[in-house]
Amino acid sequence: MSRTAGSSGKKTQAAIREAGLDLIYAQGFDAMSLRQLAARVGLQPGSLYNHIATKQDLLYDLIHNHMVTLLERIDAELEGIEHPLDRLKAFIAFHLTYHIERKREVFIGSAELRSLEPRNRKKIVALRRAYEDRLSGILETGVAGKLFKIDDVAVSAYAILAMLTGICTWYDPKGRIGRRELIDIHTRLVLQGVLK
Amino acid sequence: MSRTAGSSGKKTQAAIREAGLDLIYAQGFDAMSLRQLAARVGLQPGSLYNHIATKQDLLYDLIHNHMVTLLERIDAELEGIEHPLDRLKAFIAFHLTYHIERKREVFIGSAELRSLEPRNRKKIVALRRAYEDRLSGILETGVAGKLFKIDDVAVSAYAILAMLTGICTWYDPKGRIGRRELIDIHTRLVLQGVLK
DNA sequence: TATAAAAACGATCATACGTTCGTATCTTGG
DNA sequence: CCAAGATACGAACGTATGATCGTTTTTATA
Repeated sequence: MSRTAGSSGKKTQAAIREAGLDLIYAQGFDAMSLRQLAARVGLQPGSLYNHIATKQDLLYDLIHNHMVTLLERIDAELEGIEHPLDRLKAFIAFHLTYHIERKREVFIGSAELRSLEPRNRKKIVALRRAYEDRLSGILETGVAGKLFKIDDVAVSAYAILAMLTGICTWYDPKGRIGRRELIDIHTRLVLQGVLK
Repeated sequence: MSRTAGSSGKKTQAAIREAGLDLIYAQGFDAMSLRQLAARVGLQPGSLYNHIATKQDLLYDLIHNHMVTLLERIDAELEGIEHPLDRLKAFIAFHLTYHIERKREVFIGSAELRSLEPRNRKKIVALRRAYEDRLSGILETGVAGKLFKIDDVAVSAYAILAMLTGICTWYDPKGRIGRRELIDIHTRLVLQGVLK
């Protein structure tokens, strides 16, 4: 046998990424075998290597992709908003929305950080740091403008991020609580903790 | 060869648990091999089976132990405290302290939940639920007593827990911020978000 | 339309894994 | 002080894994 009719690199690549997200999210990176992945995509195990360099590379690609998108979108979201309070609100709303929509990516991006080789991990951590800086930047501006009262900006930024990211572990879009309501609750929680 | 001079079941068992915590925390459960674990303890791989039933059993033991201790200690901590505000403060202080001290256990207890067999996972999730209920119980009492103003107790409890637990990923006991300071910052953040 | 590149197959490799087992030695309770 | 149980060794097992390779067929370029 050999190349299958109708096979296209783009499609297969996308299918591999999609199946990879699913499997890694459900079982973890180490627990997912390339044979499982290949079966899901409808390929023989060896054929995966026409599309990925190594298993490690697939993981890095998935996470890197996610982080770059996250940064691009938050910057697009904050563009043109000046007032620190509005920027903070926009950050909260975006963060929650994105984390609901890309649950798998977010989870993998934090849970499987340690499965990355040191070199790869460093790059991802730098991107994550850049994202965190978007929030602490807003907080600092707000403090400087005497809008916010914050004991420790760095710690508060971590605390807020942890709180917002936490929804990934329990939130069900089809459940009792709507997206708008979720954002409102969290916005109020954060603002009360931060406003002067 | 055979039994080594000075070998004692209690000691080996403890060494296995300690090394297991270290390795699973650093590499993840799947990534840790029993050969690695045995080497760390100073044993041949097969000898581990004098002390553990299976690899899965070791993981369950570690997590179960952690959860039971967590519950015992929060109950001891809250004992005798009546006022909801004081109870909330006590919860925050305890949670942070415990999560600093038992960083590895806490991390494993959440990150490796999915590595547990369904039967085991169910038991752990029930214990975690019980712990969460300690917090939401306090919040509810506070709302009933018109001390707290909370949009949604369940969501807020999750949000607060996520925020407090988040320190595990970044806090360094030897760093810039002391334990007392950490507790103060978080207490203020939570209380401002919750008080009427 | 000829030709190079892309994509898939199927077999296979070396390795690492969790676990079992027979045996030998140490520790301890009666 | 001796017998029974506990503890460890070292070899081995079957299996699963990530990865490679030669080959074949399809797609796309020029």
